[in-house]
Amino acid sequence: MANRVESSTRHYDERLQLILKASAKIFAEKGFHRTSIRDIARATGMSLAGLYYYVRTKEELLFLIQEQCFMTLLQRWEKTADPQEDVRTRIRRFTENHLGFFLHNVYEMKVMSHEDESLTGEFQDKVRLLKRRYVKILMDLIGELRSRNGDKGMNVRVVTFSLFGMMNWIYTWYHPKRDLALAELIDQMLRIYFFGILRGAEAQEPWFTSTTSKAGKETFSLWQNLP
Amino acid sequence: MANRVESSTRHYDERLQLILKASAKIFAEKGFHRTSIRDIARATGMSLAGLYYYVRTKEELLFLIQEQCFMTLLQRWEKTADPQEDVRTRIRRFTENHLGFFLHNVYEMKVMSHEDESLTGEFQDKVRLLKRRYVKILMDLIGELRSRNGDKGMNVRVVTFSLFGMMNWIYTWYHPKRDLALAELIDQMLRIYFFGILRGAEAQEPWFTSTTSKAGKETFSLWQNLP
Amino acid sequence: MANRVESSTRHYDERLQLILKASAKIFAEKGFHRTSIRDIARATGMSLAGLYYYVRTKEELLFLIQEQCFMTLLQRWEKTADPQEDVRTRIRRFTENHLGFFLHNVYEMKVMSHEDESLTGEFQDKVRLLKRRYVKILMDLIGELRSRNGDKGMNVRVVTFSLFGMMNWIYTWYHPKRDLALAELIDQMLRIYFFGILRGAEAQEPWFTSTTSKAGKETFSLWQNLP
Amino acid sequence: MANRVESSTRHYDERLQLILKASAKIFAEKGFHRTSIRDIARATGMSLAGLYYYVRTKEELLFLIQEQCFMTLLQRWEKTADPQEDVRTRIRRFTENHLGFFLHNVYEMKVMSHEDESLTGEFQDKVRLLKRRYVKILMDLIGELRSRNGDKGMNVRVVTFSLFGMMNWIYTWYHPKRDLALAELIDQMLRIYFFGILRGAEAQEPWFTSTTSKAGKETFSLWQNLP
DNA sequence: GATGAATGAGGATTCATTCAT
DNA sequence: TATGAATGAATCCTCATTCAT
Repeated sequence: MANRVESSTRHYDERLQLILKASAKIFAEKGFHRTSIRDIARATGMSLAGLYYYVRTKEELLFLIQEQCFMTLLQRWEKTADPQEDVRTRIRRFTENHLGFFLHNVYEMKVMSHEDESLTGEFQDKVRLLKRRYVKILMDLIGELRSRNGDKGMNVRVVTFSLFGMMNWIYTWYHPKRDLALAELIDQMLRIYFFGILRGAEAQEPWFTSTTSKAGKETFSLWQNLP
Repeated sequence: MANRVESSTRHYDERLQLILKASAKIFAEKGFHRTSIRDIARATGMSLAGLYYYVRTKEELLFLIQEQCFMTLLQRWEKTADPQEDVRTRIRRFTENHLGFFLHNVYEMKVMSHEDESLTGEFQDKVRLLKRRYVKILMDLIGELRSRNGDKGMNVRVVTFSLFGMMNWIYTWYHPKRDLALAELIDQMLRIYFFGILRGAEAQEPWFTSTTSKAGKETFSLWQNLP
Repeated sequence: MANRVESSTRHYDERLQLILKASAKIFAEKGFHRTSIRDIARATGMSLAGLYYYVRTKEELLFLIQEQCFMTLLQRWEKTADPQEDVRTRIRRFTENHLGFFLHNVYEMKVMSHEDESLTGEFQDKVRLLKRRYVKILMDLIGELRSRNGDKGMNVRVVTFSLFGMMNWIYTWYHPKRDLALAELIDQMLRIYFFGILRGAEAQEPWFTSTTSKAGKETFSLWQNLP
Repeated sequence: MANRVESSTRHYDERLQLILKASAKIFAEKGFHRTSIRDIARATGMSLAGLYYYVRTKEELLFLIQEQCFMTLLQRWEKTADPQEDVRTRIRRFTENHLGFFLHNVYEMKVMSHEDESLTGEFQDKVRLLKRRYVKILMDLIGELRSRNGDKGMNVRVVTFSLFGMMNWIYTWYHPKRDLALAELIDQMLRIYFFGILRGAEAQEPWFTSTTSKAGKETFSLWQNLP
């Protein structure tokens, strides 16, 4: 009996995950409002009405995608984060986490970056909460860095969102075949962010590059088997 | 007669500009696909059918907004750009141009950043061309900087789009009342971009700050009277 | 100009009245929930979308029908009512008004009697208000009659709604060809209501029958040209 | 074995009765067409598909309710009716039977009165037959009364359906807490029906009131344990 | 220049019902 | 007996667009 319920639930969950994956892809390609439930039905091979067994509205589809992404990002971060480490290293870890996830889940990246305002009501509220939690992590790191440096000249919000901007904009221009591989992309972005374009190229501090090649690569590979 | 036609044309143009302004606002607030022509009619005080005297389709509305923005950005750039100046200064000028325009035309900024993919067919082609021209300006500047520095370590596309990312992401988080004023915002962003967050605070090179207060402020004010 | 607006408005109003008439008929025949907007479109010869130029929702259609009926009933009553008259005569007038309207507008009668609970929200509230006003008229007459008779034995609500029940139930059984004509129907119903079935037949008081033949007939004919 | 089948059958019947009770309640509250099978599933705690073990279609649900009600009304009438009694007394008995059942089964009352036309095809035919049989009982009593009185002035259909109207309309206005108790309600309605509102209050004929308090109360209590 | 009236196409959602288990 | 999963058909409604005036 327990077995039956369990397998039944598993079937339900698996189907739902497939639907979410397919939806993310189409949302990414056509935009949330332009994709019709029919598009999703077609892509999943289900009937229109069949979808409604798994989801109450089209909006819920988007919600689930966004929620799941934020949850994953947050969980992975909590596993990765090591308070013992240097602030700079922790910022780098955060970046690796963020970009690692996104570049392994490009459709979701686009949906997260682009359909931020497509949710309404309670769905919106819930996602906003998660997002705020997530943003706060980086903002706190920045704050810590700033106070440690005794530097009052830089505005925390500007510094924080500049990094998010660099990262989240990627979906608009990045082509895997044309552009740098993930590890290098992260490396260069962080170089710019930490040292600027004028001096970034010279930056050869040991802590900076070594991370990427060791722990970093491990971190990335985590993403490969995500839902 | 000619007179009459002329004033008639002027009236036509003025009306169209008003329509575009109103449209940009609503597109920014609700997104292109979610705003109906009815919304625009309501906002402009015109009748539904009346709008179609000025514009053939809803898409044309978006097209005109984007085209006009790019044209303005390009024109202003051409007026501002001085090949005699240092590459770094020219990059700064470009940034000032871009952000100056956008922060004086917030709705358009959002529409440009967010509704990039909402056009189709010929409209899309035309805007893409303009966009490519515009992006190429910065990319060329970056290329020049890189070759001048003899620096082969940094990928031009990454460097270019990192700046665009920082700038174009602003529409997602910037609140005039809460955040830095325009001049400071530009200053800090460029500081990060040029020197990085680790050393940006120390950057006090004369060329860097003085620009903002002199030529910079003039440049910004240009935007104030834009369509 | 004024002319144009006026005739334009007239066109709109005429169309709307036609739509309401057609809707009432179909609502009466199939019930509100079973009739689709398509049915109404077909019946009016308009397109589906065309209907929405006149009405925002299917529910508004029902609302307008009910509102209009109550408004008419109330207005006619106010014109007819003469406070100088005997209470009994006024009750008779009320009955004539009610049945006269309904038997000249059978579809509306059914819709009023049967789709009373099909409205929701504000529509419901508004109609309820009208209905309460309307019911109160009869209830007050009954109250007056009772106190004049010094009769405390009869419950006002029972007495009032017994008459409404008799009248509003007509839509379930009345067939013009098979049953009594309007004037006689009213006559017999009032006879039962006033004197009961045991003695109603004997009731030949002058005020009772004469009314019907004189003022009564005039009252009825009023309904013949209603919307 | 027989035992098992029997208990199985009993179980089946009990379940079905529960389903019908629940359905009647929801049909009464939301109307037949607005209630979905899902609503009924929810109310009964069964699964959607589970219901279909007991009933072939939603319409059958309504059919069974109406059929059962008419069957009960007819059976109870046959047990109650005493041809020896006065016609008037028999009419009173009929009324007591009708209202007694309805006021002890309010949801069914509403469904019977309101969803009369919601059935189609064979279901409709069957219920119509029962209904005709039922109506004929009262109509025959009225005919008998009329011929006994030598009264040709009153139309039998009008007289019959006036009583049904008074009774069946109750569901639209009756609130147990606000209005008269069952026995009094019946008493007053019959008073109106027999003697009219003008003289009904004076009617104190012994047969009239005494019935209610004796046999009447017994009759009512019969309904208390109905399905 | 401007608009009232109208429409075809398409969109999200609901629902009664089925069927393998 | 009972249910999880699925579906075809239908429903209300919106929208961009048109056209006679």
